[in-house]
Order: sequence, then structure tokens, then C-alpha cells
Amino acid sequence: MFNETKTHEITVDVVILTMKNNAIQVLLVKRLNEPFKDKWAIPGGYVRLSENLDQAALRILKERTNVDNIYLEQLYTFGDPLRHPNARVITCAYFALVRSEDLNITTSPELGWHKVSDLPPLAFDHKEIIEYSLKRTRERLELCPVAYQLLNEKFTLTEMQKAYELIMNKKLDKRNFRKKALSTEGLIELDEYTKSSSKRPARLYTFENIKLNSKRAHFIKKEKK
Amino acid sequence: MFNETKTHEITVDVVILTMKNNAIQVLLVKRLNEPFKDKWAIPGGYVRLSENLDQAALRILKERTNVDNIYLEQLYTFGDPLRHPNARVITCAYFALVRSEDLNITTSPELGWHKVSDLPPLAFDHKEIIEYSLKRTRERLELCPVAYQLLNEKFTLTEMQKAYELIMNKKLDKRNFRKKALSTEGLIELDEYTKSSSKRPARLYTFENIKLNSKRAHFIKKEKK
DNA sequence: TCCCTTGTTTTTAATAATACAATAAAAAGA
DNA sequence: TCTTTTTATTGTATTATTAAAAACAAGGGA
Repeated sequence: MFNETKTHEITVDVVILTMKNNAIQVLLVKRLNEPFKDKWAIPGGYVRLSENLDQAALRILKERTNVDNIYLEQLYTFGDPLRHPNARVITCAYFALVRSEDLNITTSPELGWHKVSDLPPLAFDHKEIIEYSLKRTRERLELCPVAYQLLNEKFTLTEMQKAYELIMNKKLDKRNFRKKALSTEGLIELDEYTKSSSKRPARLYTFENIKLNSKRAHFIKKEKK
Repeated sequence: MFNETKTHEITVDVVILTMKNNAIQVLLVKRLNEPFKDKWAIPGGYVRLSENLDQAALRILKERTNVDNIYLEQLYTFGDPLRHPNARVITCAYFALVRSEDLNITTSPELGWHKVSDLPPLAFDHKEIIEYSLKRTRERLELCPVAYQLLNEKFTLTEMQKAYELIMNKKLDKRNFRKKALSTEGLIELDEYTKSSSKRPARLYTFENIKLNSKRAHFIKKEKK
């Protein structure tokens, strides 16, 4: 049995999500070689012998986006024998939520952001992995205000609501949202306002460092039966 | 970089939980060889090249318990470089919930059930894996009545409540539990009763096949702030 | 027959979630 | 300066959910 398993390879792939241009977007790289040449893929790499899986995911994230100290969570391990046409590659998928203002990426024809609602042709089972990361993000959002990981450090409640609506893919009631948002542990009201053009300024808020997953967020109304 | 990864090995380990003797118990095997000789471990094995991870977990479960058609879910992938002292072994952990009446195991000094509240010395990081499987089971239980996977086909509401109390590790109010349990989708009231000694017989219930994870179960009261 | 144990049902109060619309603040243009 | 435009901000009535609690029922054994 041991011999039969010798040729497994293990990689870590990271779904990197951010909010840009009023949409949830995912960072993709274009494959330059076969298999799946010219298709898009989520960033990934082999796990080094000296690092654990979290460290591998952080390394890949750092290599690609130059950010750290962000929300990163193991998603699922995909191991279908046919997911890679030429080899037996098992991938441990992670997903990350990053602030667009923290990003320091020079995009190119081979590296760029794509709206999750309009994905290009993807390599391997990466479509499935991205969809699963969105499902998990929705689940997390029902338990804790993890969406603030997508917002800039200072944000308005309208921006926060927009993030929720994009992730949950439904409209929320403005008054109820604000009421519940304001009761969220860790939300801090600032004495600053947006200064934009031709409209009423909005108060800015920020989050203190809170334990994620610590509290149920009440932003999303339950489905009607 | 490829060379550095060649010697990874990948296994699947399965935390098999059941309810026996008024306790949640886990199936463990005693290790006969080093490393961790004479310590206990959760059942596992290498992933074969021809099977995916779910199939590997099902195979291991079937080999050990001779049951199939049970609740099985991928738990987490553990890949610390030091989790195995002699090799770089990454394990994809699963957990399973089985009915004690379905079990067909001949226990021995090397294979047996252990209460999760009183575990023997464990090999590798298996203590962490078992604890994580209990945490996940609790999370699942808050979303769907997955506990019926631990109950026999026909059960009383008191037995069902007992399962919830054991998993959640807290007492529940009998009257409220029954009210909410009876409103659960898929619960079927039978015209049969327990015939036991010296007490009032209890009505038996069963579950029709339901989509798990389809509905929030209301059995557990929220934590007080 | 009485006692003991466990199973079963109902009512009420408290809390949380939901639906819903008018007013306030700033800037631009008339 | 007045009007228009745009977005921010706020409260209440209703409904649904959850929590807490008490009395009665059924069987076995003394």
C-alpha cells in the first residue's frame, strides 16, 4: 500500500477575496503552461517540508499580495484522483479576505482581479473551490462580522451594509441593518465623517480587534419558509 | 521546490463517534509499533491513488466498523511538520456519527470504544483531532438535528434529549426541548411505546430521511451574555 | 390502594426579529 | 438665497421566537 501512495503531491491553493468596484473579486493567475494553458487559476504552490499548511498558505498569500495579518482560514481539501490530468495532486484550499486598501499588487495580463459573479474559464476544479469559499464566507458572516476584513480601516455603515449585501447576495433593510450593526461588539464610532461631493457626509466607524466567530451577527434576516 | 515536497505522505484518519452507555464514545486502535507504541490512535490509512478522500474515509470506516450509509464529513487537514516524528505525514481528518445498534465490531484489547470525556493517552495529534471533531459536531447540532445519527432507528424523546445534552455538554429544559423537537422537520411519531420496568412507557419516534443541514434546530438555547 | 418514577401537555411572559417612511444635512445650480 | 438633489439618519408597531413554569398521566412495586 505504501508504494501506491508514493506519488501523491500536496499543494495549497488560496482563494483571495476582496471588495473592489462595488463587487466581490477574486485574485487569479493565468496559467502559462499545460495543463490548462491560458486558463485562470487561484494562486497556489507546493507545501514545503519545513512548513505547516497555514504557513504555506500565508507564504503564498504574501508572495502574491504582499499583505499579511489578514483573515485566512482553511477551507477544504480537494483530492479527486482526476482533478489534475497528469498527476495525483491533492490540494488543501484556504480562503483569505483582504482589504483593497492594503493591497499592493501590480496587476498584469497574467495576474488580476475578477468579479466572482463573472468568472473567466478556470483551470482544474478551481471553480468549485471558489464557489465553496463564497459559501463558507456566507456561513461565517452569519456568525460573526467577518465582513469588516473586506472594508477599509475606516468605513461608513452604508459601506458595511454594501459588503453584506454583496456577500449574501440580497438586499437588507437599511434601518434594521444599522440598528443591529451598532450593537455589534467591537464596533467603534469615530468623530470623523466622509467629505465627499454633493451629498450629506456619513459618519465613519472602525473595528477594534475582536475575536471573530465570537458572536452571532444579526445582520442577515432569516429566509422565509 | 518539487524535490523538497516529494516525501510528503497523505493519510485519512476518521474519528468515529457513537453513543453508548450514556456517553459519547470514540473508536480507537492501539498502536502495536513505534512511533507511539501502545498509545491509542484514531483509525486511519493511506489514500490510494485510485480513490478520492471521501472514498478513502468510507473505506477506512467500513474496514473498522462494517457500517456504511452513515454521517461522514471532512473535518480538517492537519499538516504540522512535527506531528509525525519520523516522516512528513499530512492527514485529512474525517468524522463519522454511527448508531450503536448498527455497529458490528468485535472489540479487543487493541480495538475499542473510549468515552470522549475520559480519553487514554493518544498518539500523534489525535487528541486535538478528536476535540475538534466534538466542536464540529456541536456546531452541526446547532444547525440541524444531526444527533439522530447517533440514536437507534426508533428512539424516545428523552433519549434524543440525552444525546443533545451529551454533545452540548449542558442540561436542557425538558418541556421546551420536547416542544421544539416535535416541530422538527422529518420527525415521525410512531404508535409504539417502550416496554420497560417500573415507569411509564414512552412513545417512540423515528426520522424519515431528511436533508441534514437544511434547517436550524432550535434545541439549544443560546448562551447568555 | 398508595407511592414513586418518568412521560406528556399548555399557558404566559420576555425577548428578539421584522416591516415600514419621514426628516436632516450638505452641496450644486438656478 | 432658494430650490433641487443626494445620501444619512432615526423610531415604532407587529410578529415570531424563546424562556420559564405546573399540573396531570401511566405504569410498577410496596
